[in-house]
Amino acid sequence: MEIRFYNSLTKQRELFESLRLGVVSMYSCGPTVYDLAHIGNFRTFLFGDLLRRFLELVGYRVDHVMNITDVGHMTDGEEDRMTQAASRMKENKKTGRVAEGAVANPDDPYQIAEYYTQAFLSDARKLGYKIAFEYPQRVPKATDHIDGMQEMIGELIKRGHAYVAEDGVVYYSVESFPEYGRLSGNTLENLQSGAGGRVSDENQSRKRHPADFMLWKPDQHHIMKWASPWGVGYPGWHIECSVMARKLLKRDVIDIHTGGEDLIFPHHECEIAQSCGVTGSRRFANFWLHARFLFVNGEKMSKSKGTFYTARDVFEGRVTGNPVHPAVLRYELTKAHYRTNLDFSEKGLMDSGMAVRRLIEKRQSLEQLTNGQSAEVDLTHPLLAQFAAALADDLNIAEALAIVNQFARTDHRDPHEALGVWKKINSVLAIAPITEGLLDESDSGGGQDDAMRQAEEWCRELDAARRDKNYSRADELRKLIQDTGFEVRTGKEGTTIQRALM
RNA sequence: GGCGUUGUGGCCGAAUGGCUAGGCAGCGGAUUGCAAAUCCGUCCAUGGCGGUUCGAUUCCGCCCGACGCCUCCA
Repeated sequence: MEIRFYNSLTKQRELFESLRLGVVSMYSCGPTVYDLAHIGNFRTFLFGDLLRRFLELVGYRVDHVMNITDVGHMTDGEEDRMTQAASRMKENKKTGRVAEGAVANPDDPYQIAEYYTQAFLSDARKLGYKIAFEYPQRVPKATDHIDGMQEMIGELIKRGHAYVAEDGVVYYSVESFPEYGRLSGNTLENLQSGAGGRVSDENQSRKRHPADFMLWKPDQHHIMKWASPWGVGYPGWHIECSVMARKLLKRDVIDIHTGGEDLIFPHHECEIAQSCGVTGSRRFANFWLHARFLFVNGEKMSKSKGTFYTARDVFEGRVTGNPVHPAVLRYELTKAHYRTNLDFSEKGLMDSGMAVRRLIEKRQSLEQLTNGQSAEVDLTHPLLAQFAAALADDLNIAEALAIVNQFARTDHRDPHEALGVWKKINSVLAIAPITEGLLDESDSGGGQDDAMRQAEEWCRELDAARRDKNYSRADELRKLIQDTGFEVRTGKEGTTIQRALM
């Protein structure tokens, strides 16, 4: 099968071929853990997940790594992000947003990082993000790789790509790397002219070139600091990815690197400079795939406008007024092509809810017809071939979903085969159920069994009331069941319920 | 200013040099005590102006609009 992806590095669709037969090495830029991840973050992460699942569908083994950035990097003129997180955490504990015992000492950045790491992993697992189930093996933390960073910085100095400035800061010399700017379409001249303003002149004058970026900063007062040949301090914010990608993927050149579009410059541009500088390879990643931003109601998410939603805001009903099943959010965040600005809205979420319900019920009806016995199918099956071909075209998810929808409304001559097809499709979409093969689905409804039993009881009462033509009682009971969070259906065999998805 | 993306029906969102996915919503009907779900049917589109062509939404040119990055940011 011919797979084509839009490669940010060459700015065109290219035929994808892995460097090694049957194996794809892939690195995704992961979350920073000084706050909860928001739905925009997850849009990007789930795009990476979709990409990985597609590659697995067509037969690759995907060696996937995603980092956790737990070093709180300095922002010019402001507090360190970990310091900011600490004061936020104290505030949240006061207001009860964060449970009292959750973080014993908010002034310990490692505790803050641990708290948000676990929060991230929990949300990510609910959303079926595969790599979150591979923590910690494939999900390294930056603070565990400080030694590796120092090694790489030392190597870069040795090779003439980095230098120690008079203030003791180690900078990467962009002029030493002719390819610098290729990914972002920048030239050193452009960068130079655009560099005025924000960055203090005093700082700039110590660099050889205004675009030179920091690799190590000696700073005794930083909240997180480590000893190094260049003094006690902390690493620059690009070096961790170069180091961890190489260490965990065990390759100088990897197949795919993913991230949000905003990371193209400077983050990924700098990663390329560092990695190629140290390995001498022409490329760091063969393919760079970037997801565009998620919008909310047509605009970039904004804290001041109250459109800054975390995943758990959605799950817990703070966005729509009702709890939303993770499968619905996953569908909503992955249903649009990754290189378009997906617009998140309540209506979109509702649409996704309907779509997900239909797909879940399709799965259930196939399970019933077959007693769960599915036939083995492979990509030669015409429907799967179409599905895979759609995704092979730069992850054309909309066309793939069109195919799935057609499938969902077909009556199948061979339900065993249909279930087999469905399982393959679901291995990519991960919707019905969302964590198939990853964890026990019943976990997601934890603690609600009593509510389920109660609702079932009401169903029998409702049936009795209908038999007696006591319709006011029947309507009352239906209302009651719905308010408990279930959808009510009246069929020939009596009343049945489904847990509401949103 | 530089680099890049994008403009399809009420909404989301594909595809294509001629026969124009899919979903949601709407409308009509079947079903129903009512409702939900389901099923059947149905309305609605290619930003503007030129050009190439027998024929363009698709190719070319210009114009208009939207968006991102260039600075911490998925």
